[in-house]
Amino acid sequence: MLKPERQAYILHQLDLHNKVLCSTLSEEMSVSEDTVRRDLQELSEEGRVIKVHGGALSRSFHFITEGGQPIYSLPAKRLIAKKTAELIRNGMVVLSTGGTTIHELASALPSDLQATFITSSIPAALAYSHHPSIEVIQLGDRMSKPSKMCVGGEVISKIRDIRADLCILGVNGIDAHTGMTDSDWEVVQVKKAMVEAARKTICMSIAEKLDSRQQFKVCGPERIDVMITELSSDDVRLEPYRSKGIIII
Amino acid sequence: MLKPERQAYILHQLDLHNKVLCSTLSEEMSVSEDTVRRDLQELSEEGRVIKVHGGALSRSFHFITEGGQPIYSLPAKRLIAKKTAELIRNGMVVLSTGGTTIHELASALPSDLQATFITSSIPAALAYSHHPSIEVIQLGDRMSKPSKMCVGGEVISKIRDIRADLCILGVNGIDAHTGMTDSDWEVVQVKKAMVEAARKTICMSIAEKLDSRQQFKVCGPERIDVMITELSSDDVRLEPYRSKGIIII
DNA sequence: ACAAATCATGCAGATCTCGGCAAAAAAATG
DNA sequence: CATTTTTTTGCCGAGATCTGCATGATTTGT
Repeated sequence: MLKPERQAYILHQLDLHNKVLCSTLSEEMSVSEDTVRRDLQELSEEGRVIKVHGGALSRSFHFITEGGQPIYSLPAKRLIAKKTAELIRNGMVVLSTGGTTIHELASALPSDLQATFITSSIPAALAYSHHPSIEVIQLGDRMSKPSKMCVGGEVISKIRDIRADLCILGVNGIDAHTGMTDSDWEVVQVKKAMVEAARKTICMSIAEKLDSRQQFKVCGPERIDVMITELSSDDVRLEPYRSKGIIII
Repeated sequence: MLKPERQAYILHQLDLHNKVLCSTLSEEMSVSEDTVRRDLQELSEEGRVIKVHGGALSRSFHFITEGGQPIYSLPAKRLIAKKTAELIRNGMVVLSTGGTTIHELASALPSDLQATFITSSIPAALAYSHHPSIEVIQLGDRMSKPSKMCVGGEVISKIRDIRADLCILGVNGIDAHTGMTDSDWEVVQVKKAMVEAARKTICMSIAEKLDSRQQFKVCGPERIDVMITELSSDDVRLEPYRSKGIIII
């Protein structure tokens, strides 16, 4: 295998899976790991991949987080994503919003999952698109710059035409009394429509955001079916939510 | 074996396998490797193959063409983007596809530009969204994984409802006889609709892609109004296009 | 804090490239 | 037809590149 061939292969794999390991690449291309590492090094110098210990990451994956700060509570979000991924079964239709947690969810999905993900968030669609087998549907409309998602009547009327199995929301604010809240009015409209259109609503929240409230209400606690945090499910901080009938995972 | 014979054989092999090695070619044609190398050298100078250490790769194997000389092609794309940006005026409605050149275009837009960009490509939407004042409209539908853009009837019917001022296309293949071509059928459908929906069609192409052809036709040369490359507008390679009535910038 | 995995580095052997050179072949010329 | 000129081809050697291995250093997970 020629060098540029190998590098093309690496980039291709990266497009598909968002990450590659030196060890698997070495095996797949039957060259030594040193060679793989040198290829990765080169690609990294050209700025085409992000090299990390053990392999490399896709640049487009990180590009999305570039706008904001690096994800700091990453381990927490990884854990949340892992728990959430286990709830998704083959054949499901899932509505999803954006957010960094959703990002982790996208990479935590088992690679043989066959499901349909519908989202109005551009980064979320990109994240899901790296998965080999799930189908991604982007809801299009005018794009809201700060949230990088499509908002407006078009999106909402499209959502109303959908009967989804799950609605997975990253939360902005949540408390046991008011329920889920957000700071952008237009985003809230979309989230509300999503909750209405799904049989079950799952909200993912890092502990930090518990018991905080924003200006606009998405839905009350009675509409939330499952809540997923990085905490152990019997953590005392989750008690108020459990008592409202929300399943805590 | 005569020289033109050998070169034809090389190109044929390249069509079949996407790669050739000096060593095997030398054996197959029973000439010295030096001769093969010289043939490859010549073909490479004509731009018909991509020469690499140990052999050559097909030009349609375009993973390489992008990464082969990132230092070279990036400035080229920057230049193209700059030229293109100058054509966009305040108030315009612009249809655009995706591609790395589009990416550069997004950052080359003057920051006080007020215009509407409509696209079905997810990365393009994301790129445009960094601009402070332009409005971005995402066309949503099922997402095509390899091209990272939305394709399908929904997108196409939405495009048909639009009367845009410009349609800016990144090029996959273009030649003066057939016009613009692409390798993905569904992407072609979207591009075709975009060309139909816009008053003027602009295509951006790096010189490397000139005179190459893919499987599916987007539009003939008569539908292309403006072509933008990194070459000087009087470059001889552009003559065939100019003679078809395309404005070269 | 420890063991395992991964990394950077230098080195050696193999392979590839490039330029020059000369023989052979082909083409042009008288 | 003979001779010159040009092109093509093969070969050689210096230098460059590529790859795998060995060696410590570094990082990671438990």
